[in-house]
Amino acid sequence: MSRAETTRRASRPGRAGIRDVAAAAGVSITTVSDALNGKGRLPDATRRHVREVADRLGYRPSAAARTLRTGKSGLIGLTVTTYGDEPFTFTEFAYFAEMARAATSAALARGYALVILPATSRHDVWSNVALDGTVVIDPSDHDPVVTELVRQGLPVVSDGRPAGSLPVTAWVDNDHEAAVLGILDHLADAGARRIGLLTGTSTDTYTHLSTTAYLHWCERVGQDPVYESYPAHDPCAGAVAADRLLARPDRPDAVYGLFDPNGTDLLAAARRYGLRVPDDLLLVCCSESTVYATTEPPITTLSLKPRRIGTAVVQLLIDAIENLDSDLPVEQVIPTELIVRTSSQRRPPRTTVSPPRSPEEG
Amino acid sequence: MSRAETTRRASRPGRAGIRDVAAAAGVSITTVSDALNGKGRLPDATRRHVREVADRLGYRPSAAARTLRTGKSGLIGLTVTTYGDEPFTFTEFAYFAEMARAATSAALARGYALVILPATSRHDVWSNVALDGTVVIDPSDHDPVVTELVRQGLPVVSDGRPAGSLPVTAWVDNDHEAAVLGILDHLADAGARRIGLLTGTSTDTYTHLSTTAYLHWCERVGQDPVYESYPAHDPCAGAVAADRLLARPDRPDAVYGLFDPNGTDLLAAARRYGLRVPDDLLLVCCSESTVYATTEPPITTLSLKPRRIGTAVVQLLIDAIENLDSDLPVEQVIPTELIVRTSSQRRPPRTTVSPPRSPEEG
DNA sequence: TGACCATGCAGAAACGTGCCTGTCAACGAC
DNA sequence: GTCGTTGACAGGCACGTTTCTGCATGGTCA
Repeated sequence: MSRAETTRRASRPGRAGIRDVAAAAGVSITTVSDALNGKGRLPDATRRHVREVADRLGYRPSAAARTLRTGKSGLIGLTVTTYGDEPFTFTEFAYFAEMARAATSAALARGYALVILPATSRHDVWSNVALDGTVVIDPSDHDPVVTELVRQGLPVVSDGRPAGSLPVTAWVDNDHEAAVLGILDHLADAGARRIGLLTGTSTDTYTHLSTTAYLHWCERVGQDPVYESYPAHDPCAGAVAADRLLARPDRPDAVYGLFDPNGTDLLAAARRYGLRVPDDLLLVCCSESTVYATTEPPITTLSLKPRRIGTAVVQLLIDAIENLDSDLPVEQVIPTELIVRTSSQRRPPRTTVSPPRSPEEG
Repeated sequence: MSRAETTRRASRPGRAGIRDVAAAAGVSITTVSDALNGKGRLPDATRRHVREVADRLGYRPSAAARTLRTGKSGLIGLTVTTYGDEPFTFTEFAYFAEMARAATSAALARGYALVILPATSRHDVWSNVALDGTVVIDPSDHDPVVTELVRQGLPVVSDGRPAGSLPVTAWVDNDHEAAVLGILDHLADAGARRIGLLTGTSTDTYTHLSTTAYLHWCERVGQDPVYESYPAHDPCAGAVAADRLLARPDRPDAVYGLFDPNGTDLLAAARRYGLRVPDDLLLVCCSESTVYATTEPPITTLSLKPRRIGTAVVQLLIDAIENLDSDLPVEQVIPTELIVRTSSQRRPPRTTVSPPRSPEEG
């Protein structure tokens, strides 16, 4: 048995190559490639014939060979900065899930697939996958992964305004200052006299911008800041911090929590101290979770619109990849949405959550 | 300018190839490849020299070329059957997020990366990425994607026992029958006389097995089945179905909900009908969400242990990829965990007002 | 009728690696 | 002195595409 024959057998028993199709169709490799890719100038008869033979043989072009030849893999990296070994953070489950879902959908609609990659700069994994570009969620200052990627000439789009002078291709973010100010005004309008904040100890942009906006607002209206910080990546610390905030001698009569689980944590803490919501305590938290629509009482939430962010990030990245130098701004701000429910209204004008059927009076 | 020179310039301005390293180090391409991959027989001096030159040039081997040559891409597909255009379903957010996180970690630890792919058989995306294998979550009966993948000779491991004779390489699942029977016994022990079920209309294995286990249990203990079905993919339909279940003339005094949001939906419905939990209504639902630890009252949940499932699925898949024909069973059953809280206990053993405590670990 | 052009296809050069084979020198054993 | 052996490298093929170039053929027009 000749060597060529051996390697031909060993390649893939079930997979047919382009030259098998060419042989079976009685044409050349070029004709097969052109027929299947819609290139070249071929009569429809040949095109149909080749397509039919390829279908019959179950031909699937090798993605690796195509990538090597064209330089495009159709793969987009998706990475999240983490506080541990996990590939994405715990406290942002609903946000991350919705954002990733939207990003995946948007990518697939344009023929790309998403690869989940760790934020650590482990070269062995990053260099083993051919990427056309990368989406980075909440990049830290001077992120080594980002700088390495742009050094390789790959476009990088970040969810979250990059801190420092991180050389990203584009970024998408909410206007966090405006969101916080809007919530504080909303709570003040509802009658709050002393508004507290439940915030984080980490140094990411979201936490930083939101906290400073709160401090500025306090300074403007002449209120002493009342806030508690905790490590947001720790799922247990939130409940403790919520309890601490309501145990203070200068207990606030309204609280805004920056992170998803703060709503239930604050609600539980309020119950422990006998505080009625919203009568004794107004509550708002930033969350994408739908459970806050059916809690007792329903809790007002701020949505960062992760679906729109995920879609926008991917669109910007693919535009950069395909060099559609669109005149779209490379910085895109997505508006937030305040979903007002009972917990932030002293006098609920009407039931915001209509029951599915005519309820009996409890 | 010659053609060769043109294409050489056009390849990648910033990227150095293996032959650039060879030229800079004064050795051949083979020596560079052997030195960097630890193959061949080279003196340590040469090996170190080549490594140093490669680092200095910022050399990163082309993943596409390596994949083409070796036939291994280091990529694992991750796909979920869906009920719409979205890449993964809405009602299983927490489960999917945790499972995907564990799967990503396990894959990265072994040098693989995960690619999110749609369950639709759109060849243009699937064939554009070179996969070494695929993880399929909840494959439907006679899934066309799975059969196509195994036809190509790729290993496929499913989360969820495959229905029918789906030719997967291996699968991991919980013992859903035992889990449901355990919950029903638990509720009966707590004093339930008529246990209702909130289930789904779809035909996936989880829903099917759980529902038939419920029916068998009812038959065994001589209780008339009381259940409502709804399309689980519709986030609004759950609340309606929960309301419907509690509005029945044969209203159950205990309910098990098969899906994640059922807990809050049932709790809200109970409040509308003036039912106290757990005094008038015992509640259990299947969920991975941590919010049920702090609801009023805390709700007993069944955890399917998505982290262990995600890890096991990836380990089995990579074992199959690397042909470590381990004598591990290709069918692996992960035990579930019932996290008993106030909602399923008639006589709470201790005070319901509990200090903030650390949430259960998954 | 020859020049010219559009059509329909084939040949072959890359893309960047991994690895098999081969060469050359040194060296000890007979 | 020759021969097998071993170390240390170089040459070159193959992976499976895409695509540039080129070569026939047949029709059209000056």
